[in-house]
Order: sequence, then structure tokens, then C-alpha cells
Amino acid sequence: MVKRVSLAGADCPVARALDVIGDWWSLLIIRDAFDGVRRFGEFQTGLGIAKGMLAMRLRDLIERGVLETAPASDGSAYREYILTEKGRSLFLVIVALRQWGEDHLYRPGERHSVLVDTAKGDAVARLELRSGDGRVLGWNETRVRKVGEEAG
Amino acid sequence: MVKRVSLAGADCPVARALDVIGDWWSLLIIRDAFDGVRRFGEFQTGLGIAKGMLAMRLRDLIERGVLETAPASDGSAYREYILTEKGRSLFLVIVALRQWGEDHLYRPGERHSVLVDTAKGDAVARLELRSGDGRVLGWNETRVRKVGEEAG
DNA sequence: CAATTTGGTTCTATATTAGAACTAGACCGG
DNA sequence: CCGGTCTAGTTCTAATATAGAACCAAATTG
Repeated sequence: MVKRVSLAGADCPVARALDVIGDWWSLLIIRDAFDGVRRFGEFQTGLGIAKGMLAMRLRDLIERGVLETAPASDGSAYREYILTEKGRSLFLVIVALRQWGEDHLYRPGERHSVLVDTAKGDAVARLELRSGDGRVLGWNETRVRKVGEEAG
Repeated sequence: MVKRVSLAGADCPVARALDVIGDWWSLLIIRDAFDGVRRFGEFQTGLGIAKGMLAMRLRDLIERGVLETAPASDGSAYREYILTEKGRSLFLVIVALRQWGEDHLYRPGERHSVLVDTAKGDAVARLELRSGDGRVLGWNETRVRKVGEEAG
């Protein structure tokens, strides 16, 4: 089989991003980390992931700068896994996935978790893509300018 | 190994979303579809994916309502793969991944493709999460309200 | 109508994954 | 401070998924 394909050198930022967090478990681990999960055992039981997989994923995510370890905040000798700044900026990826899932993967009326603004407790607004000057853009009002292509 | 874990019944929309598009290739196929790729061979050479994998992924994505087939637009007897409405609404997921990749996975000055507003040719704005009443929210100003949890 | 292109399917070797079994160090009760 | 248990892994094995090559049939091209 040779190796699983690597996209680390791609021109497309989507491909590079998927190279880092595009596997089955990484984004779930990161989602849990946003939710306050920090300890190995918490991730393991919460996700139902095999321990070997979890250990490997945590190692990879640390190596790639998404997570880091810190001494446990409860004073014990154990370690905690926490998001780095790089990891925390995946927040909008998680939110986008969440909104898509809410829109398309539940039957009408089927209950699911909701992202709320902590201050007021209301559901957050939908994400929108805007142009540089503030117009809301649909998928068909954009295009990808490839590397080397002339601007304009 | 038993089966690969399924998250199709999860309460968390992020988990359900990843169950549909959380594997190695699906989002790359979808990204290419947004970029105008429609034919089997185009996906295959563009992605460098094995034909068997691609055939399987296309089948899965059709089955899950993200893609559909249509008669080829060039009048030939071949088929094309195009995004459904459900598939097109993954646009913001791709954009969020792109922006994260741009921010964190390129060395300063290293070139990469850019998403531009077709009308003006300028790069699009960064995504922002806002509250119901329009305030910009950071990752630490939100929380997930779980199913069954009381509102408020 | 022969040659080539397109769009697959099938096959096999290798890689990845899940899950169980095992281990070492931390913590806890006495 | 001693034995038991919890935490956080590592190691092992069997099953599944993947890459890549070989094969094939229908459509298109010359």
C-alpha cells in the first residue's frame, strides 16, 4: 500500500488542514477539549476510543502543535492535555461542522446539543461568509485563486 | 477489530457530521466539487486517489445525500457528480478549514491558494462567530448545552 | 471498425484500527 | 509504609481499510 497519502506539502490550505486534523478521531478529541475535557481517561471513556488509538492521536496532535501537556490542575502528579492557541483557532471549524450537522443530520424535532453564548444563554448565530467589504457571499460567488495565478 | 465506530446516532451534531464527512478523502472530494470538478477521472487525477477508493467514496457520498449524479453536461453518455444542496452547505466547513490552514500551516511568505470574491477578486473576510444579538464571540464565551439540559 | 479514453471492478499486499491484555507509577486506607 | 486500586499508558493480535496494479466493458475517437 505504500503509506497513507500525505498532504502536508499541498498548495491548498484545506488539504494541509486535513493532513493535520482530517482523520477519524482528531476533531472529536479537539471538540471534547473545547468542552473542557483534559485528562486521558476522560477522553477515553467519553469518546469510546481504544486506548492505543487515543495515545497515538494525542501524541500526533501534540507533535503538530494543536495540543500541549500541562501539569494536572487538581494538584495530582498526572498530566493534562490542553489546546494550544493553534488548537483553539480550530473553533470555527467545529462550529461550522456543528451547524451543518444540525441542519442536515437530524430529523425534525430530534434533539441535539446546542452551542450557546455563555453570557446570555441564547443559541449562537449562523456563520456567514462575507467579502472584504462586508457583503454576504454564497458558495457560487467565490472562487479559488491558485498559486501563481495573477491577481485580479 | 469489530467495525469502525459509527457516530450516526450521536447527540452531538459535530459527531454526526464527522460520521458523514470525517474520513480522509470526503472533504477533499467535496472541495474539488466546489472548485468545479465533476467527472470521475478529474477527481481521480486531481486528488491522486486510488480508483477503488474514489468509487467507494463517491458511492457513500451519494448514499448520504451529499452528492448526486447527473447526465454529463458536455452531451456525452457519461455521468457527472455534483453537490446537492446538502453538499453545498458544507461550504463554510471548507472555508473554516481553509482559513485555519492559511493561518497556521504555512511559513511566512509561503504561497498558497486564496479564496476570493468573484465579483471583485478580493480575498474574502475571515469567518466570525456571533451571538444571537450580533456580538462577536470567542471560543471561551460559548458553551455546549447538552440534550435534556434546561435552557437558560 | 480498430484504437483509445473513460469509468469503473477486482485482486492483493500493506497499513491502520479496535480491543484486550499487560505494566508501571500515583493515590488511598489503614 | 504496605497492599489494593486507579490512572495512564504500551504491547499484542485479529479484523478492516487502503493503495496500487491489473483487468474489463462501454463510449468515443480516428
